[in-house]
Amino acid sequence: MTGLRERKKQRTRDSLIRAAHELFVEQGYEATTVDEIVAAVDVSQRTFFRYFASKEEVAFALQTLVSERYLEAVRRRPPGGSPVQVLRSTLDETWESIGEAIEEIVPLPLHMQMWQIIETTPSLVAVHLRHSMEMEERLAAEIARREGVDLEGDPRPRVLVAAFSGVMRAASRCWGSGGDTTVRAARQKVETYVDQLGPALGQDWGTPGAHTSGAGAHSQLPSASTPRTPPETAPSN
Amino acid sequence: MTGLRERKKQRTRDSLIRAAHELFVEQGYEATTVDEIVAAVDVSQRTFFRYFASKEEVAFALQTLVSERYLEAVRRRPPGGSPVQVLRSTLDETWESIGEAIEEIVPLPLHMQMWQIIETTPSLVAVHLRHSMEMEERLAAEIARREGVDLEGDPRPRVLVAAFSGVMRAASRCWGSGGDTTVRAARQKVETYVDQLGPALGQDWGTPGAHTSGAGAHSQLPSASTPRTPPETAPSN
DNA sequence: GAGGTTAGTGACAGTCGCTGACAATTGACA
DNA sequence: TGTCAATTGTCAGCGACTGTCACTAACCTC
Repeated sequence: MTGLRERKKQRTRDSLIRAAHELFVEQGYEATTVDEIVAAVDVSQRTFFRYFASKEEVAFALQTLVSERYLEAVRRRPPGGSPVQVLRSTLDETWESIGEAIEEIVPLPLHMQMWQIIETTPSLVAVHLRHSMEMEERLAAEIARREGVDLEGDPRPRVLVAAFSGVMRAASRCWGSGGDTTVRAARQKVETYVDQLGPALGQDWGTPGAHTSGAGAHSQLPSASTPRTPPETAPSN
Repeated sequence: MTGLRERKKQRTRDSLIRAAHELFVEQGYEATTVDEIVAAVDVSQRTFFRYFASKEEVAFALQTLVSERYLEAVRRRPPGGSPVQVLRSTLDETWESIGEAIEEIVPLPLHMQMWQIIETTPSLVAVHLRHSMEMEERLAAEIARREGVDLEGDPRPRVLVAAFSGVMRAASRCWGSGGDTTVRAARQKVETYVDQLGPALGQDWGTPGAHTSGAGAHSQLPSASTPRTPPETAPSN
């Protein structure tokens, strides 16, 4: 069904992604020039920039794929469950199938290494965060839709998604700086963090150093039903 | 106490910041070249890059000042109150004095316009988010210190700060896209949003469209003590 | 299957952000 | 006033990115 032209395009695109990933992982993002990438695939520099708007974009080709799939999965999810639960279960649900989609372009370990490169390259960190934010906006819109609330009048969709995404990022950052870079470890870390969201917002953490003085200043958040969750000594990196 | 040399440096730096801000606001960030900025101040391009590592950096000179002051204020805050309260009250406490510090370099309205430029320029959004993240890390460390918990073993400091910052960003984005660009409006928006953090994490938002089915999938967050907060029709932009 | 159409590519020139190296200038201090 | 050190200007160059135009190759039609 796809013409020769179409397939050829797909092939060059994938080749560029793969070559770029290998070079980035091997010698770093900044140290790799676009000329080197195109030399590896044997196309002109101009062609590269027809496929990717910037050198950054090729670095995020797979991350984009992941986000897109996750959002799709949230959209497809049948109604029911609290918003937080929806976000979280969809995570569980999609983890594997997304991995398979990536494997069709680059080996998973390479993708994981690229993830680390992103997390340790300031300019890429910046772009990554912007992508996350754009995703947040779309997620918030979806949550608002499925809960039947007004995205503009009611802050809760954006607030929830902002908090959730923030926690997710914190988790993956923590994972990235750790030793175990397997998919399994990443998954575990994210789950641990998300589950701490409730306890962390509690009034008092009930640990040495916390001065449980009386009423504080301004608005107090509603205290969680499990007010003092001991650290549980979450597996550090 | 400051020598002539020192004062001269400070003056060029401030001039560069001011000229850059004016040009950015006038014709956009991307459309403004570094050559134009240095022409306005009449220094060489090389000098510009000795003061600022990049064109982006001059755009964030004031944001950096703000962050630095806020963090300082948190550090100085006496013990007591829950972590969330500390973050929030410090906000109230510092708002004004920071405004005054900015006025010494550029007029406040110009700074506000620059803020809008940042929020609407993709590459600047990216950098801004990275700065926020770096600030998160420092804030988390500070919270961990004052609560006497271990930043590595206990996820709560990072989780709390991540959630808090995420909400702050959502608020200021919302403010930036609205009509009222005064400092007062910004402050109000941030406060509204922060106060919604608790309710948004509740089990069920209790509004049409929310299907209050039984037990959902995985971990359930502790339900907030005010489980269903009606939207309150927060003032939209 | 020849011939026209269109999409995709390569080559080239040019802009802009940014850096290294070295020379010129200027404030600091004896 | 002369010496030293900090700041600045000049110039040459790299790398990311873009516009333009000619060229090739897949597609479509007759």
